[in-house]
Amino acid sequence: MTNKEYADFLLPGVKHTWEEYEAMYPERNLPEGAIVTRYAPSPTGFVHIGALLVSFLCSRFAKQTGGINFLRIEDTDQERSIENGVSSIINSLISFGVTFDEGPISETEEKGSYGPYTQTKREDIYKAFAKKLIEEDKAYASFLSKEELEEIRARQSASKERLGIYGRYAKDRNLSKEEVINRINNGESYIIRIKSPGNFFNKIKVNDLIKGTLEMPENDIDEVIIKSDGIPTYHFAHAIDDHLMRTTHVIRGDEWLSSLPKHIQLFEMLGFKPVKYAHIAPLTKNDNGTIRKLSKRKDPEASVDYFTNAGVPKEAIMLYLATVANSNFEGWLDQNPNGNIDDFKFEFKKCSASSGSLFDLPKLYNISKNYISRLTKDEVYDATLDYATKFDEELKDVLVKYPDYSKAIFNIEREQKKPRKDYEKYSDVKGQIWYMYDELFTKYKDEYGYDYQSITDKDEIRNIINTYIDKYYNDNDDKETWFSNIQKLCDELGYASNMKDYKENPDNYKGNVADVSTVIRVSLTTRSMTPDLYELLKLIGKEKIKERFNLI
RNA sequence: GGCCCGUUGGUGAAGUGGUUUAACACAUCGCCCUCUCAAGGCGACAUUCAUGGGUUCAAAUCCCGUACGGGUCACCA
Repeated sequence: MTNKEYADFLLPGVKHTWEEYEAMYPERNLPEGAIVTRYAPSPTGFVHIGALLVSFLCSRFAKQTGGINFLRIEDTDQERSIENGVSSIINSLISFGVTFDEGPISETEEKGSYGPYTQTKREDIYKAFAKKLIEEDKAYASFLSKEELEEIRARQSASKERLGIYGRYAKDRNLSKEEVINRINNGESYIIRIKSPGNFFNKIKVNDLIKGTLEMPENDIDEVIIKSDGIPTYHFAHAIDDHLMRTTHVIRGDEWLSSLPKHIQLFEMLGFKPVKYAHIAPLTKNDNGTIRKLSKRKDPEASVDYFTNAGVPKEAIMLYLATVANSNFEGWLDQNPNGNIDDFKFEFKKCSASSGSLFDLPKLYNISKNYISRLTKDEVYDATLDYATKFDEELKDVLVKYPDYSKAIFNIEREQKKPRKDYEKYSDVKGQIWYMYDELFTKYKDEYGYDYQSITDKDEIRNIINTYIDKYYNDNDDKETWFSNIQKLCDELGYASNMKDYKENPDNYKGNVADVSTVIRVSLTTRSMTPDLYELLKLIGKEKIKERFNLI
């Protein structure tokens, strides 16, 4: 029996040869320096914040160099797949501005000519290349059962040896063809492993675009390439797919760093041109003193949905991730406050080579606050409405009912050089402006209570607001007139109309202009801390101000 | 346990042998401004770069050891 026939026997029913597949996926015709990369998730439907970072970098690097970023679904482990997992990942990533030039575009369709982009649809391809290795005597059938494997592992750890199937533990390595054929004909199940040519005591130099040149031992483990169900392992699929899809750069999380020798060896055995690697450090958190990777299972904030549900703008999340990815991004944004994130040039060299960055929530909120402050009133209105539609019916109702009024509220101290910065997230909005809407004011005023500060005497309060509304307030006053009227009110009632006078002779006055303003402010809104009082009064208007004052 | 990577302030970090009395940003604290708040302005916050040695006229930067942290060792990805 020839090697070819033997390979056919081990992996029967393969439709094409590896040469045919090579011909089907020619080299890409792209400009010099173009990066072809990919994002390759399992279809779990879950988008981890770290995964968003990696996929974002993939799309940026491809776009920056005139290259290609494609999406590949790694569904070789059935247990990880969930229904509609693919479309939910795609939709989520796209909503964050990550773009794909090729790959699945829905549960069933895909675009691009290097597909299929879903690994379970590529079974024939993997087998064709596995057959190549078998023919060349670089791979073999292994019958090691789960029990045997466990036994080997137990023995190895007892004698403090390295774990794995290598050297003398690779006992099916030299089985004769006849014996293999016999055992298979007897119904024994088998898998395909490589015949690793490596020597653990040889060091190889591997290059990582972020971490630099690393020295690692050669792989000598007879890694599984085809599982008993005929589906390839990640390692094998990675080599085949990234070669055939003509990937130039693999950008992935650094948990893969230690399998690099394996991957490099696989490329060599297959005769593939090596790809370049960039391993991204994980986002971590401090969990009671231990620093660990953000975990999908333990940490709700590992999911990007956590932040969008909390009302953090997606754009702000991306700005934060960009500052984590390349720390010079922040300085660039400072120089180009209106710059688009897509105009920044990311560099591998600027990515952190450390073993992880602590996820910094206050920093995210700071970025988010600044981002929202730069938005126009219309943008804030739209975004808040969008948020409220999903999470706050009551807020949604008033926003929809009073669009122009709402925009006027959002416009207070906005759209100017140094805009007001009081929203960290859209979920903050309601807490800051509910009192501007009669519906919400009536509902919540008693719940929160009137927050009078230094002046709490009811008669005095009534005296101040009544005098004010009757004699000193006009909707049409400009801001200067408005304030000078407040000062006149102070003079009339015995309060200091400017703070300096008050500080010099506090005993000459009942209080000061700040106290008086606070009475007006609280009587109008119940709150002692609000945006500019002049703007609030003007928006609410004299008639309604009177109504509110009458409630006191 | 083996292998690999990493270690600059509360946080992210700049820094690749002399121009570093260690940039910038967040957080914190103080002062100023101010009708409240949010801001804004100014200032404080690492005499030192995990640690011990070495190389050098000179080290956060180069070399070696140690400690600590992280990752990884599946028919998971």
